[in-house]
Amino acid sequence: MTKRARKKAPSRNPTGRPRSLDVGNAILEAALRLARSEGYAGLTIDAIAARSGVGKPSIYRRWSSKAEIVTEALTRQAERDIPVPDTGSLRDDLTTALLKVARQLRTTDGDIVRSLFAEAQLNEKYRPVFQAFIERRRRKVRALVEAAILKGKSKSELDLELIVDEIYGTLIYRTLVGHAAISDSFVRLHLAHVFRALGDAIPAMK
Amino acid sequence: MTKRARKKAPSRNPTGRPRSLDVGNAILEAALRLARSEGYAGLTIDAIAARSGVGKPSIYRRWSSKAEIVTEALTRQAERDIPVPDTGSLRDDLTTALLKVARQLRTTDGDIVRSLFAEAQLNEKYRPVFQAFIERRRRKVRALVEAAILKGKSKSELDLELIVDEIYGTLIYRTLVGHAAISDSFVRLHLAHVFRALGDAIPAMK
Amino acid sequence: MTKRARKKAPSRNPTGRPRSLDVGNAILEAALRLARSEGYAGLTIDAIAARSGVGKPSIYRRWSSKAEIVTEALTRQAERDIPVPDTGSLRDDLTTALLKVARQLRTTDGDIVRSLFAEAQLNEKYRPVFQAFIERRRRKVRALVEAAILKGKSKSELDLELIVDEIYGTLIYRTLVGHAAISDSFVRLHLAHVFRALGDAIPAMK
Amino acid sequence: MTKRARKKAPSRNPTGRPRSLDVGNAILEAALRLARSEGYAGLTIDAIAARSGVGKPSIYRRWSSKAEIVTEALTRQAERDIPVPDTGSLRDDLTTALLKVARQLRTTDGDIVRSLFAEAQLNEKYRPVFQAFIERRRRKVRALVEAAILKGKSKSELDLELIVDEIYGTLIYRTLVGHAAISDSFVRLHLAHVFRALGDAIPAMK
DNA sequence: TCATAAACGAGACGGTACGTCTCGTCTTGTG
DNA sequence: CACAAGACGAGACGTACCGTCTCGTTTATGA
Repeated sequence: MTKRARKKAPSRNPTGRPRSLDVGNAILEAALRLARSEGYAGLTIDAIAARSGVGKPSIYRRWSSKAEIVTEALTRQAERDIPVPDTGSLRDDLTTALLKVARQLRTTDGDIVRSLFAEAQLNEKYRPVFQAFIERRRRKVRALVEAAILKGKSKSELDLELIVDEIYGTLIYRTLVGHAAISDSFVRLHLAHVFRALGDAIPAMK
Repeated sequence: MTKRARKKAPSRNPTGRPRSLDVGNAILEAALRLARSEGYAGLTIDAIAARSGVGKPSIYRRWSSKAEIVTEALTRQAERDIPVPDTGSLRDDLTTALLKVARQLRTTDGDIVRSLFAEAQLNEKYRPVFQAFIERRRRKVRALVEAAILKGKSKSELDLELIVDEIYGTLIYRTLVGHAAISDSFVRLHLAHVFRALGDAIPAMK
Repeated sequence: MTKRARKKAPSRNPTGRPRSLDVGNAILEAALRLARSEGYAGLTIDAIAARSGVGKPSIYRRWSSKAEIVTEALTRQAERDIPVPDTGSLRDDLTTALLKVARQLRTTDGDIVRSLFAEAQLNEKYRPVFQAFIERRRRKVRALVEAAILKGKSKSELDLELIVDEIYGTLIYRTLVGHAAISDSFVRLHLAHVFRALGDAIPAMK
Repeated sequence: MTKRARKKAPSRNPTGRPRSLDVGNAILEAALRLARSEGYAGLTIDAIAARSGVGKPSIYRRWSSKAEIVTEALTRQAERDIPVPDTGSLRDDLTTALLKVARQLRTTDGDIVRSLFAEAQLNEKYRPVFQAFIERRRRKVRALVEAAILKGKSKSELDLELIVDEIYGTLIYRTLVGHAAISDSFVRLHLAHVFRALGDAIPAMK
């Protein structure tokens, strides 16, 4: 995700000893383990280095901050997850997907994601990495909505990005403010609103 | 907002020199000025002390963190703002209010608010202060929606908090991720979705 | 010796909390103890901080490098030494003084002094501090020689600095190169040469 | 910078690729050049490798530290110097030789020699290499003094090593402390003292 | 009225993490 | 199998802030 964070030249013809995959994996594993046990705020580069048995320069050779490390660790893990099945029903698929998101937000990893949102506000350099991380998740939802729209009629009236913002935004906002729980019923009710707002344009939603 | 951050006893019999109001004001002013010029992330307690000509203990006597200081500074400023007039039309009032929010989010103060969202994730102790800060803003929107619902019929069907989350969440989410601008048209389109979703329950919305 | 190493202003009217003498003493003591046990090369600022129970900034507030710390520690200790008695005989006094120097050079502290000579070559900033440290020792020998000369006749012919260089230089050179021991007989033989070279000018030498 | 001629025919000895002489020379040249331009303290093995176009392992295969590299570079250069002619007069020859030493100490190479004295104090492993480097220089002076003594009578009374220490020590000591310049007149005055001290034993000195 | 107790500006304090640097070794691919 | 390139583990460096603690001084009561 963030390879060669501080290389002077792109060097498409690399010479010298190549970076060890094991080192990178050890860093990612240690970072995620520590983030879960100590909390993201309590995570330090020094601790990652100590836990993974790696020198700090080997970490900084690959990533610029703990935020980037954790982001890549979460991304890799997400790749190993079983994807949400496509049943053809937007209503069902979207509900399944968003309930899964809500469930994750309630776990320790949810706290980590909250912290990544935080880092993205404080660390200008990290922002694009974070946006890529978020975009990866938006893509899935966007694809679902897009497929449903293609079956409908008045697609031109819909702002896909806005819809994705609405679907995700409500969950994330409540998570970040923390004034109420992200319960399954909350998710379902929210999706009911979304469906009602888009109902006219998307027949496959019934 | 957060007076007497670390007093052991309420001390109903205060002797000795009372706290100077000027000191508190000088701190708030310096903090806000610095947050705007250097960015919230670059703001430090040391800098606030130096800029305001105040000793650090005088700061910690009043607040626990820079987040709390900035929060109070923003709150005081918001109190000086002219409130949104209540025209009786939810559609108009809500649009006016949310456009104003969007406009603020686009300014430097919007960056500061983003940072406060960040702090609330990283600093457990600050969270309740932040929630009070947010609640203050939610209250206005909630009041508008509530008033409209009272004129309608099926109020029991509606989850007021969810609606407020939906209205605010979409804006905040897009602001925090930063993948697209918080334009006025974005706000209007979003509100159109909200109105459509609630249209049946709220007659005043037509 | 090297107070306020990195102050922005001299500030002859100091306000704020004054520096604790205990802290400085603890640093000096820990540094000297560690230099003796681990060797100067193995000495680190981190270790001094840990051993003395002091934060690193408190060290850097006072000194710029471990060389300066050790120099002051040695200087303070030298001040506690019983001075060489002035018997009036240059020959006796100088022999007593130089034998004492030789004896010190053979101890662990001699190794430390060697290392300070090293630092003075590598660290430009430390050089003046080191020169003051050396000057302090030269002063004693210079005073002895000067007193003897005053009793003699042709004082104008003598270069005092040269003589001190010759007296000290031979010992230090042999110490630094390490090709032979700094034995008492070596010192006496060397002084015999010095006396012979100066014999005509200094009658009190007999 | 790659001056590695491939003209060498592979030896019939099948024990792999022989070390290239050019590599060693390139290292020595780069080290000396860098030591002169950046100062010895600023010299690093990495920089030598980069400048000479050589891999670090190729450096460590030949030398153990930058001190050893620089020592060999200076030694090789000294071999190319024209030797001091032997006129038969100790006084003249010694003066010529020592003035030459003083002159070198005043140059950039003098700074490097100072740094080698430093390394010898800090790096135990380097010490014998340094002593050999110094012995090489002492040998010349010792030979001069020894030859003069052979012409005299009471040779048994003289400690040759002490005399060499005295001759060199005064210069080196003043160089290392840096409290005064190593001027020609300083050297001549110093030698005058040496000659006076030894005058009785060495007739050729008159 | 004046003693007193807290607040005040200044800045030192113990901590902690940072990101960089250099070391000497190890691991590639190339010739 | 020596070479150039450069990644590696290790660990010290000097800095930046943190939140607390002294200092000596100022100031508004309440005894």
